[in-house]
Amino acid sequence: MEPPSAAAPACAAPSRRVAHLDMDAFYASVELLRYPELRGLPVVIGAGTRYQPHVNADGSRSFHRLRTYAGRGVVTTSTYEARALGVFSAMGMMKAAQLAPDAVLLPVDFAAYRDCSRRFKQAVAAIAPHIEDRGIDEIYIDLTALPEDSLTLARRLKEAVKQATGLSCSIGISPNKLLSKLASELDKPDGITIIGPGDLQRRIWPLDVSKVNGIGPKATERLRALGIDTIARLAQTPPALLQAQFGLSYARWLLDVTQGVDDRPVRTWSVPKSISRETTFERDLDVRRDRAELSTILVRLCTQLEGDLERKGYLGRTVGVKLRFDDFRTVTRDLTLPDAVADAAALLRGARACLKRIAFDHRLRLLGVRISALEKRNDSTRAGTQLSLY
DNA sequence: TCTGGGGTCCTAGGACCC
DNA sequence: TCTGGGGTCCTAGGACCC
Repeated sequence: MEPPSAAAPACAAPSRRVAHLDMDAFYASVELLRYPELRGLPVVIGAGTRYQPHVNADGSRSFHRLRTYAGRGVVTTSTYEARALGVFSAMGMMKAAQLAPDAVLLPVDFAAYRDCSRRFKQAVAAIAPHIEDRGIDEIYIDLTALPEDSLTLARRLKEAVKQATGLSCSIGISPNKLLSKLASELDKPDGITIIGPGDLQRRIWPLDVSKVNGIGPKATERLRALGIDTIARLAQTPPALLQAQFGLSYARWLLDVTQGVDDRPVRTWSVPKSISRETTFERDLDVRRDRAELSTILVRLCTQLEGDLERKGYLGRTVGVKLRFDDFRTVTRDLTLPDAVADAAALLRGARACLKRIAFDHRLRLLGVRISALEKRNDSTRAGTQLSLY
């Protein structure tokens, strides 16, 4: 096997212009629109509805403090003031409560965020319709076909988003998704960063490898162990070493990253591959002692999944379960059926058959049910699933 | 008191068929 | 009887992302 060679100069690939638009501290910003009195305070979002603010007799509001939280949740978002105290997304709420006990605690309100998400995407689509949805708070936009220069477009897009939602966003523009995603982070919040052909070494190479979309905690740790911390260091690493450590295809991709090469198109549509429901219990459950409770939970998950399939207009042939033991070990089992199903009873039968193949040697903290190998329902009375954009 | 929920993609091995 | 490839499907786990 040949070691990968440093990325060859693009062979006359047509030049593109791609934007990455990222809403600033999205959930937190939506909440601050609702509760302007919280502006400037550390606010943490990520609890259940029982932490709803209380409206006093005089119309003022009382908020829960992070120190009063009890449970197994994680931080969904925090304001920049809370981040300054060390509280970031995905941190356990109990740990966050130790770092910032006086921070304001708010429950997650996905309906509100989805509504705001729809509005900002619509506003962008009115200017630049070639959009790839990357979740509730970010999108890629292919600007190649538009006549205006990048800075003008970025300003128009930010203004449109502001008009539609009252919120700010950050935009990165470059020839591809890889660089634009990195660029949108460079001047956050409320920034515009345009990366041109000469900017790679100056703007991108100094960044930590962990900033790259696709280099997660594991790869970052392995790179760091090799003394590779920045993208510049990665660029200086012999390709043969990367291949020996990470395999040919990942090594090739890492080299492309260092050269700012990324040919992935901006995809305006996608078909779902799987739909799932899972839940982490408030306390760890024992398969024998808590059998009734586990059964109730399994039935509920299957019923929810049936509803999801119904709403989205799909059936699926492969039913799977996922569970997590108290030591955080995760196990999955799959079962492919002869025919696609969508009803809770069939999901439940499949899930139970999967569960029979698992050795339960620990208590459980999570149970999930998943359906994949999806097929569109052909019954035409169902509204088809549209892009989540609209 | 560590560590949510909903996804995608990749790898790798075994079964099975030609 | 032994020895092959190639291709597809299924399953399990893991990394990663928002």
